[in-house]
Amino acid sequence: MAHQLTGGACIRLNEPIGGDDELFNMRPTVQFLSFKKVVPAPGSSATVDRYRVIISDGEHFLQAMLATQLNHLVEDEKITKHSIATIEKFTCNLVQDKRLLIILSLQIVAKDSSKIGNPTPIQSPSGPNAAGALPQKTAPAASTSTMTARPPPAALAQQPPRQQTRNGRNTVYPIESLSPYQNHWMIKARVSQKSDVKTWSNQRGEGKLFSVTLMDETGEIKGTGFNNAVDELYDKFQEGKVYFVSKARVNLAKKKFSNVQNEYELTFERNTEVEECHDVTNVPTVRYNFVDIGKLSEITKDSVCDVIGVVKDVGQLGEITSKTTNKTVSKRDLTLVDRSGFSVRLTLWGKQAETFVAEDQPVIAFKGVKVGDFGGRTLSMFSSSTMQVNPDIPDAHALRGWFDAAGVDQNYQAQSSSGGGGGGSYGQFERAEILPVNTVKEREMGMSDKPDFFLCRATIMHLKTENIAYPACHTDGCNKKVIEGHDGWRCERCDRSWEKPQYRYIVSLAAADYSGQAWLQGFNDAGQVIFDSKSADEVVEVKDRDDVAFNKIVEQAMGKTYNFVCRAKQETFNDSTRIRYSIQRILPVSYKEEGAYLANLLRRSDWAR
DNA sequence: CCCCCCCC
Repeated sequence: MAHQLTGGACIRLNEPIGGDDELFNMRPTVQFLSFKKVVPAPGSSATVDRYRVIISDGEHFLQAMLATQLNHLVEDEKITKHSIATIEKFTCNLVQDKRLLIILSLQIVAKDSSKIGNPTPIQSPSGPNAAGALPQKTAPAASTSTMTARPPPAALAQQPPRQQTRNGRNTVYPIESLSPYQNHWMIKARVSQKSDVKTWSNQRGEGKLFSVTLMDETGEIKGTGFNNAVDELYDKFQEGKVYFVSKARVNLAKKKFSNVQNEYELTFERNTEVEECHDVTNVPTVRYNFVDIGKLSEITKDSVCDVIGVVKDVGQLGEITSKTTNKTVSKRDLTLVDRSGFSVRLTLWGKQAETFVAEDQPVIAFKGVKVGDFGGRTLSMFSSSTMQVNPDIPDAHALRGWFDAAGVDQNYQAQSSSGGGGGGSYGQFERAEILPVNTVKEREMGMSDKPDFFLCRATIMHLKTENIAYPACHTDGCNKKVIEGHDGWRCERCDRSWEKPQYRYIVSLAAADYSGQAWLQGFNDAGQVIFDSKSADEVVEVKDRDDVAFNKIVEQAMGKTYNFVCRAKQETFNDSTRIRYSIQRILPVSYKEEGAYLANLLRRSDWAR
């Protein structure tokens, strides 16, 4: 029944932010066309699900969000597809240049109905930029009001700015309300993180920069200063202190390069004002959303999370050379434990690695660390991650008490390698989760541009015997294939020839477990294990000389079960792309270690219940 | 205007 719906409601609701008060006073009756649950990204500061809905006025439809206090209406099926309701209160936010309607309260008119009319999408996109594209009568003065100092409706409805003043005039805006379409704002925020000054030099020029993460009750935002702004502001900003910040430019955040939870970011400019604020009420210190170390396996690789743990071990300072930039970087691995009975390796980089002082097993809270999946789960600091040693927070005190009383003598199940080369023959993969072969495939490991590592336990079902080895250079670590020529076997890389090649294994084997089978590629180390410590030279010699003896060697390799540490990576040759599983390590199953591992699992605190 | 976040 079309007359139940408020005609033209969607067009009006889609008007630019800053529209007249009349707009916010309207109580349109609309029909819900769909509901979609939006689950917060792992590591995001959001912790509750939200519902994205599509509403219709019978002529047009429009996307909106339900405020979380209305979630129960969907979950209890008080509103369903085609329900009709009157929106009693709403607000809107700007998200990436788009306007997002948020329904704050509604009155259900009819729970069950059928679809009314044949609504179409609203045509012109309506960021404030697009205001001119809207019919004049629907957007009176809207484009100018967005440029005034007036807080946006979102801030009015959800976060009324406290009428705190500075110099008797400025209103404090919540970080949440900042957008590029607004000039005269001022935020009051704590610096939760300040970077070092970095310099760059590329085709476009060179310069220096620094960045901070600013935080208030409503959210966080990254701010960056270049060149002059470094001189002006770098020393002024102190980690942990609170500042009024205004007149910085607001840009769309390039999310790819930042893990700060905000669609926008700030650039500090010549006239940017920064003034320390000594009234720090209502400006939170670092907000943590800790994940148990034992739950890290549930967190997606490459996401960002907060972790608190006792530093059980501090690794040596090491150095790596980045494959992409060729630069050397210092690193140091810490082993963290918590009450979940698990441990995890966390890597510090650069200055943080160098200056880390190995105190007496402190509790450290980490914010915004990256989750990796090398041999299970690992953690790694970003430049924007922060750590607090022995923070004065309840979680830390509880951990300290537990660890000193009980945790210190406990065994931990590793989410990842310990970094310092662990004891058993499983080495650093000692306690990584053993994945069924099918799970490796189902998880599409190796499908991204970066390799994935996994551990599986499988039995050799088949071995390709045609090319079991290749003639290689003798030079230690060269391993390059050599070609027979007039002066012997020549290595292009080493620019020298050998009288005889040194054969190295390249084994292609099918390994199976209860779940399925996969073809794995192994190199010399794997071949030596599979062929009972025989060198490739020996086996090639037998193969050339005595078929029966060679078949016997192959026979004895079959049906044996190993733990395979594998690397999955997509490779393309001849226009076809497939995932290659290469064996990084092959380990005979140690029943003694397996027994100890299982006993340890049983001792885990959360299994004892 | 940076933008790398690394290695086994």
